[in-house]
Amino acid sequence: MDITEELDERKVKILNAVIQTYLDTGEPVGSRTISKSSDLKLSSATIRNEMSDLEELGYIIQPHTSAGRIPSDKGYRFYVNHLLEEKDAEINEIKDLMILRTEKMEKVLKQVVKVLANNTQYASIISAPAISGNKVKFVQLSAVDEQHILSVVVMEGNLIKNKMIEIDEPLDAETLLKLNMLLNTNLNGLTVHDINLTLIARMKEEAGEFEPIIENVLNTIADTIGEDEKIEVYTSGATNIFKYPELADSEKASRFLTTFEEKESIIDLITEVQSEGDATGTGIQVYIGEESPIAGMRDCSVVTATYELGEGVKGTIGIIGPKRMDYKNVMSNLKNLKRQLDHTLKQQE
Amino acid sequence: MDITEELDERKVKILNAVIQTYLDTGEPVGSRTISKSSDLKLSSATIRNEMSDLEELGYIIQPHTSAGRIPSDKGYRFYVNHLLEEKDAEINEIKDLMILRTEKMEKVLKQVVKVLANNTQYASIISAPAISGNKVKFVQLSAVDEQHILSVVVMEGNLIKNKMIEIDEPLDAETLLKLNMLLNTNLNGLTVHDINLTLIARMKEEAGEFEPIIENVLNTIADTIGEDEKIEVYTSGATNIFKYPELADSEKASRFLTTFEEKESIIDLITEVQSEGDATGTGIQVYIGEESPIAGMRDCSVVTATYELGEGVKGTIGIIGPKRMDYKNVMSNLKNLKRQLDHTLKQQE
DNA sequence: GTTAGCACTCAATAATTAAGAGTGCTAATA
DNA sequence: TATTAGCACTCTTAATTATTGAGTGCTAAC
Repeated sequence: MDITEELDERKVKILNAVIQTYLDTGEPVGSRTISKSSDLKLSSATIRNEMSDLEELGYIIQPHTSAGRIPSDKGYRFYVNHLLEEKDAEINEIKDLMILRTEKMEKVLKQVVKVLANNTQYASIISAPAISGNKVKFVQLSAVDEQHILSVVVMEGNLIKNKMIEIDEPLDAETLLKLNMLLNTNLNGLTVHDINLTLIARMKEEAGEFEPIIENVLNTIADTIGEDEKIEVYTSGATNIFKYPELADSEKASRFLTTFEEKESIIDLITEVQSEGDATGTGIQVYIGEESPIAGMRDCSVVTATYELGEGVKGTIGIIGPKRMDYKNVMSNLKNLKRQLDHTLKQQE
Repeated sequence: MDITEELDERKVKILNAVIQTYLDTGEPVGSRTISKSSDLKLSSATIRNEMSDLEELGYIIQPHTSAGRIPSDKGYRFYVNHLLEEKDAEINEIKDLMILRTEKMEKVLKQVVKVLANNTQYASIISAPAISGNKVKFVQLSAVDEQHILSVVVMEGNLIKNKMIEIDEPLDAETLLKLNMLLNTNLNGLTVHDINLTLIARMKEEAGEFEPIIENVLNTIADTIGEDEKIEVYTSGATNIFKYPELADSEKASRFLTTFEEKESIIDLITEVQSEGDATGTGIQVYIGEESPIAGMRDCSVVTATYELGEGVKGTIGIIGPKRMDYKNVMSNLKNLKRQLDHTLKQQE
């Protein structure tokens, strides 16, 4: 698949011209168009011969006998790997990402994904950072009223979790203080996975008569943190596909949008992405057509970037669009966003 | 618009038959169909005459000269107001709505709206309860580390809000305690609107050298609570419109889905709904076609219910579907859901 | 190796036709 | 007087048939 291997310079130029033109117009491109538009001084007949070769090599396809050519998945792949020059896009800034309060975080992610969809005009997705490896920083129980105490857990990165716990009879201030100390001494610096049975047993023992409360709190902590194991995904701009005629007929649109609404398969994609490397060496992954792991999106291309807010705290951001998407713009957008998200944590530590 | 006014019994029967049939098939219905299917023993010619009258009266419409009739908005309206019999649908239960923690709340709402979309097979929306009139129940500041204190505000109905506040220099435990007392004594039982300048001035004075912190906390509270002034809306099942051919061509679908994705106009709808009464006397509002306040949804009908979790804490739940929707099923579903949501708070108090 | 020229192919569009559902009207009927 | 049968007419939908034109592949000349 190397440039020099099977394509001479002229073929590469022609292939590039075909793809570029197709990205613009969305119509199959013919030999005459290339002959006129490109800087190669060649007649359409010559181009035709070359295009015939390129088709034989699998880079372009003829949708039917007497039509121009469109890029094949292989063609796009070549384009992405070899022909794409980076472009440094201006992109709307993201502010205030500093504090990882879940609620806040969610708003920020919604905002980011909206900006991305807006910038690229493609359907966009972002997954919330998975925090399973994250450490407990601070725990506090407070008496709210006679039947309720509130547990607040702050994780590394200032992610905050609350839970209301029902109790049978009121706790006095002293007991509460004791419990708080007990919790903080034992849990501080631990991840959810570290909270094992031995520890729980020991804490229960120390708690004495308040054992049920400790148990409740620990469950609560495990629960609330565990909740985030299932990845949250936010999306925006799904309806942009109507802007691309090749995807806009109602059958395809229906399939696409339904897949998009059911977020499960997107989560699959996201997790797959996170575990894979990237071929381009830019921190960006590109799936073209059939390469995509999601069945409902075989007519599309998917471009994703994985951002990392800290050890084990990873999320993915990506866009889904027609194969003839503006890869250049998309990739620089994602790169930028990735940089910003990556940078965010540094600022905070 | 009363039954006896302009429609005799037979006309009503025929109108009913037309609408019922149209709801089933989605095709214009002709005189012969009615003649055969209904229990009236009349020939198609007679039916034709009656239908001609019904058209003149505005209850049904002929899409073109030689087609059957379809219900007009007025026809649907008549159907909804007079012909619809209630049906008590079984509906999946909703559990665990007890605690209004924002995060939790959100998950519950997402769940509810999904269930609704699933039950009805129409696009569904639900708005989170607006809490602006809600009272402060409990405030707590905790030192998390040297640069951060965490403010936790619990509102009536156990809605919890957190905010991390940055500070320049550490606070000792005693000061924190003092501040906590100050905050709780002054704010307890107040709504956001009650926190006025006079009160703020007095609290600042009492706070002495810690005035900046109090200010920060108060702003925080106002901010965090104020955030909810803009109504959150959750949606599900938007892609169901592809199930209804009359809405599924890509232009209409695009318009609809785009409106649906931009939640702004839905919020308009929701707020409008909350301020209006309902004509049916069932706590359910029905907008048919042009009656809808949303331009992008003039081809649809909208059915909504307002639920109330307590004084001033209101939300709206609704579905959007084709005009020929199964009003009976939708309305009973909404009614049920409304009851469950209404009931929820009682359980909690 | 490149190019001009030409016959051929095939999708897309438009035009034509055919079928059928449904109406409105009239005249006959109970 | 209300109902019905019958028939001509309308208009959509689907199917069929040109028409067009972009684009190719091939051949022969440069």
